[in-house]
Amino acid sequence: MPRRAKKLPRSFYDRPTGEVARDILGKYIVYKSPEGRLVGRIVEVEAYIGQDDPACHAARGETGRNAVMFGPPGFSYIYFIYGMYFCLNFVTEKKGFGAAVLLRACEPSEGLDIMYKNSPRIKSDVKLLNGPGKFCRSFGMTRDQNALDLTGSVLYLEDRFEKAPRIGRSHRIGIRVGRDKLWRFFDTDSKAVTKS
DNA sequence: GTAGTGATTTTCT
DNA sequence: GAAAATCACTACA
Repeated sequence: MPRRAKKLPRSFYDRPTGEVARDILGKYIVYKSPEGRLVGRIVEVEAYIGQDDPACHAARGETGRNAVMFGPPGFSYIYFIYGMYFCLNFVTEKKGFGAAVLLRACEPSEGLDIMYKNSPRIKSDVKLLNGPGKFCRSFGMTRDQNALDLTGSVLYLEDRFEKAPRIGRSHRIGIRVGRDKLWRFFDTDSKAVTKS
């Protein structure tokens, strides 16, 4: 069996957040859920970087919610938003610096039956994971998956050594401050990228 | 096909 | 008490 996939090490996350966000595109997220193995190819992310970024949850210092962002790199940060949805982030940069990459969209790869079960109203593959709230719902992720070690065996990212995607960038979505920053990155050839 | 709006609760001020 | 890193439904073209 040739080398087909490698789990990304902690050093991948221990870099400037903008670089991590760009390099994450085209990688695969693997989650061994209680229901079974779920895999998606990452096609859209956003960077939230430290105290100088007004849109970042870490902008106003450490709180109970965002404590994981200030911890060491390579951990999951999941928060609850709009009374109904969860969003998954990957913590970046060294301990004490509050930054993370928000996962916005993926193309489903494995475990489609479980995703459809978690999102009963979705009718096509591409719509299962095209949005941060939809991704967490289809993957069955909640607060319980917060602060998981991404170098462990439950949740991690995988490099399958595919050709790097064409990368586009734009302002971030859904925020009211910090829209001047072009910190949203996406695969320009993917149909699963969110609109607008 | 697009545009407008309600749902629902945690979190911090 | 207000806002929030969203989504899906409804109305209309």
